[in-house]
Amino acid sequence: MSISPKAALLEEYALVARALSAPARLSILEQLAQGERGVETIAEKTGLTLANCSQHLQQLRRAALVTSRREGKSVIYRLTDAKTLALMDLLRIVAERNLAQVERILRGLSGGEEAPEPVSRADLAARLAENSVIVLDVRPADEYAAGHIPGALNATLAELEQMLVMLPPDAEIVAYCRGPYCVYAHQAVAALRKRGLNARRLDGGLPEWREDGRPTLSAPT
Amino acid sequence: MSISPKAALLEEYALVARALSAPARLSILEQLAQGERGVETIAEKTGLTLANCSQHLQQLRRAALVTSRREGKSVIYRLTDAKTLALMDLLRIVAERNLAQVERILRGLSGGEEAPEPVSRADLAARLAENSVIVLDVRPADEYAAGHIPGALNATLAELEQMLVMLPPDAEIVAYCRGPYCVYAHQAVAALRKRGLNARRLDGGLPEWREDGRPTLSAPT
DNA sequence: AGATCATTCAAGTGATATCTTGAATAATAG
DNA sequence: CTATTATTCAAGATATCACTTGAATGATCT
Repeated sequence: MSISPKAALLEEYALVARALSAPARLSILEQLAQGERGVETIAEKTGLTLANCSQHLQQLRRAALVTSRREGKSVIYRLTDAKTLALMDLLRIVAERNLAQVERILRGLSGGEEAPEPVSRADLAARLAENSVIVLDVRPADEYAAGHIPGALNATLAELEQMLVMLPPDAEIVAYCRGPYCVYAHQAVAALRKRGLNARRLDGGLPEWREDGRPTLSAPT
Repeated sequence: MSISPKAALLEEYALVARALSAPARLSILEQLAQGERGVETIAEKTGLTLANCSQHLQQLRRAALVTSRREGKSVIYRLTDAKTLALMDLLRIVAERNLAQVERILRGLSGGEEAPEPVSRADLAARLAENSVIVLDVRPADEYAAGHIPGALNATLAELEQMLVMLPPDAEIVAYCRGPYCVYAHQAVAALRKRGLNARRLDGGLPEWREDGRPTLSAPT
């Protein structure tokens, strides 16, 4: 009851960090970075059971990283603001710059090959304007439908094989997915490069693209 | 053994967040933000036992938030880079903006009064140049000795009482301490304003001042 | 080499966290 | 009002974490 104000403050800051300290919750946040979602959708996408997912969401809410609103029977969650995204991003940057383990995993994703530098979002926007690049959205079809970079083709990793024949062999390809936490684009680029195609990853994913204020397109349902 | 690369990545990111999720470790990081320190010093300043402190430091090192080097018999720890500081700062900003509990604690520190806006570091630098402000360093004497803003007076909260009489009653006073995690400056400003003095807090503390590339002075021992 | 000092390791305990299961609550539809 | 659907709550099992204590390591000094 009578802890010092200083300790109380640190406890609150730690609460926010603790909310980010479980892989399951980071996975949820990555989903929410795509856009607001209902509990069941999040549970499906992350592979968590419903009750478990709900409990994680409440921890995130307690830490003020997400907010929720009721909409009919459903409760819709979303990231509180861009600061949440910034926090996730910084977490990733620190991990990638300094943890050898992360580098090993990322290298494994590219099949041991050295992965090329990602394309910046400004670059991609410029290249899109002059139509000199093929953009590949490597996310599940429903997420593509909910919003994607205008002009992007959609293909999951499994579908990539069939897609290969449609791609001009000398085309420059830029792949993106959910964002920096997502490995789809890494894997797609590795698969394409293995086939000799000139593929690179976009820096960031759709949430970052949107955060930049760049246009997205949602497919007609 | 055969978890997906995606899960492995999230686990690594979560490791970094977990390192920030204990108040004791945030306290250690705040100390290290002042400058590099040996284990025993950190343990004393944070009130942790030596063994416990050592274990926390190792967790921070595993998360790559701090690094260490040997110097004779001692092991000196320090923040890996400015990213660690940025992460702590963002954590605090999210907590302060969105957690009602934090606001309540901070309000309690200012004795219920509305605290004035902090002074920006650029402002303080300008005011220092024209000598129109009194700067108060509200940290323990040893930390003041290790480096402080040139021209700053040093007084702990307990010593403030005696200092009061020396301060011209119409002077503008700017107080700072270890940084945003530290409550000394909050408390000092509250105490001074209660006496009718024109006191404000510096935005950030010495680590942020230094991070800006501004000069500091260490007292002759 | 032996003594000393700073730090780390190892084992044990109590508290917390995650996940599961099954029941309880809220809002809507019939 | 009752049934239905979406979400949350509550209780329990297992694992992990924070802290303590006492011993072990590593680098210096005599």
